[in-house]
Amino acid sequence: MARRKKYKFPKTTIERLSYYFRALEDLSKRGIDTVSSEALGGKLNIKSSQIRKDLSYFGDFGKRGMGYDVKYLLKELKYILGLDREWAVVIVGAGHIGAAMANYDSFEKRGFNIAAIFDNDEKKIGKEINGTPILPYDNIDDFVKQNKIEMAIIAVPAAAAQAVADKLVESGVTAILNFAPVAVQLDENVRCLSVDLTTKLEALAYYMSYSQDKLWKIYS
Amino acid sequence: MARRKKYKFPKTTIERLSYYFRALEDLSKRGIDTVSSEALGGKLNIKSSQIRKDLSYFGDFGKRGMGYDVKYLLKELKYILGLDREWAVVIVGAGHIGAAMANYDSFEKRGFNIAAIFDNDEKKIGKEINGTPILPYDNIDDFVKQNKIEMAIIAVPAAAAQAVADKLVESGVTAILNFAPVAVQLDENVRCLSVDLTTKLEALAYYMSYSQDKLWKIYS
DNA sequence: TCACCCATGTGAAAATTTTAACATACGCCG
DNA sequence: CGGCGTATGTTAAAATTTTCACATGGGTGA
Repeated sequence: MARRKKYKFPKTTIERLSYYFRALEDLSKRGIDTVSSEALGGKLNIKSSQIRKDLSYFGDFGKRGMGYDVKYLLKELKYILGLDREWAVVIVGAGHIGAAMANYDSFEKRGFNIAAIFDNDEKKIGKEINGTPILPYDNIDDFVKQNKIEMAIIAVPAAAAQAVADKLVESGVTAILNFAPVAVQLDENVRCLSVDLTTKLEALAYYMSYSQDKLWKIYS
Repeated sequence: MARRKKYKFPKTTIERLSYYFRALEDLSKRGIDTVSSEALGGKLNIKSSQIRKDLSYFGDFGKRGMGYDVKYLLKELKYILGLDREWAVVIVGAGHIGAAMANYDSFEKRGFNIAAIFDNDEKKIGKEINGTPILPYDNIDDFVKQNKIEMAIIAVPAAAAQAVADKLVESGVTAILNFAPVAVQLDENVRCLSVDLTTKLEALAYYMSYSQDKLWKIYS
């Protein structure tokens, strides 16, 4: 088990660590060696004390008076986030969202290898998206087992999502990123996160309707 | 200003209202007239007391001993979320994510009308995606002004996102949904939410690496 | 070597959010 | 028409998360 000082910390810390990671990558790319929590926070609209506390849950990564060594912190965050290894992923659904995910090259860069895309549309099967083959949905069980796939991205219509999720879990998948706009019910040892695209627009619509409410936690 | 009982409530309430809205739509479609907070919570993995509290910030929508009238609550939520009107939206970037957004029919259903897609790739300009024209990026300023566009979806590479956001805001856009993996700096009266696709996979990777940590707030 | 500057790491306080518990009100049924 | 079962709306407590404030320790330069 990786480095960890405390056994309890906010759920939101993990999400922020991802943001720190990306901001640090950017700094590194620009040849910046050292950064203070103040400077990093300015870049991300996050308070410096928040950053220091988040990092403090996992270790002492900074040098007092100096700040954080960008490359070193990147290495540590990579380790903490589980990005120091490769993850085998499948996409279910070769529609527009599935295709967009297959074309999203940042995934590969982070160690998420899209092994295959599954669909049951005869016209799509046999083709490729961004070099990844589209295979028949009926073969998904064997494929997941044989290739020891751990993660799946669900990009099918809402009505099909639960059945797809069940099948994936039965085959051995233990983490799911769900784009279908529906609440999937799963065993609690399966990790599932949803990305809901309309929800975000709805939140914007709300905040525009009530202009006195300030938008929060933007990180963006 | 729409109905509101209290002037302060959790930021997360708005997001949950969207989930309630969608679950209620599903119930309505299936001919169910009435639902209790307990039943709705079971569908969404949210505690019934949370639902009652969320709704209580905005009004008294239920009947004691009976639960909530599905159609009535839908109508109220629609109003609260600002979905009782049409929103004019543009997409910037006709890449895979932009295209997926343009093809995402749920947007139209919710009143988000995609008026145009902007790109500066000559090969794409003049074409259509799902009936929406792709226009030259250079025309975006005039278009936004003439069509009174209020919302924009940014689906361009990270390096271009800030400049695009600035231009949009200058033209009059006041709400942005940002898919570029970068923190955009904006005036505080502009609403901006980000959807970060790698962040979600990274969170999954983290939770798979530390199997003792349960995943939270799934709603899915 | 020592004094000074600076930014971290942290403990405690403040703020926010969730959960529990229950009094209240509605409708049904006898 | 009155009692009973039920599920709301709300108040208070618990839990969580953020922010503040500052003691601590590393580096630098005289």
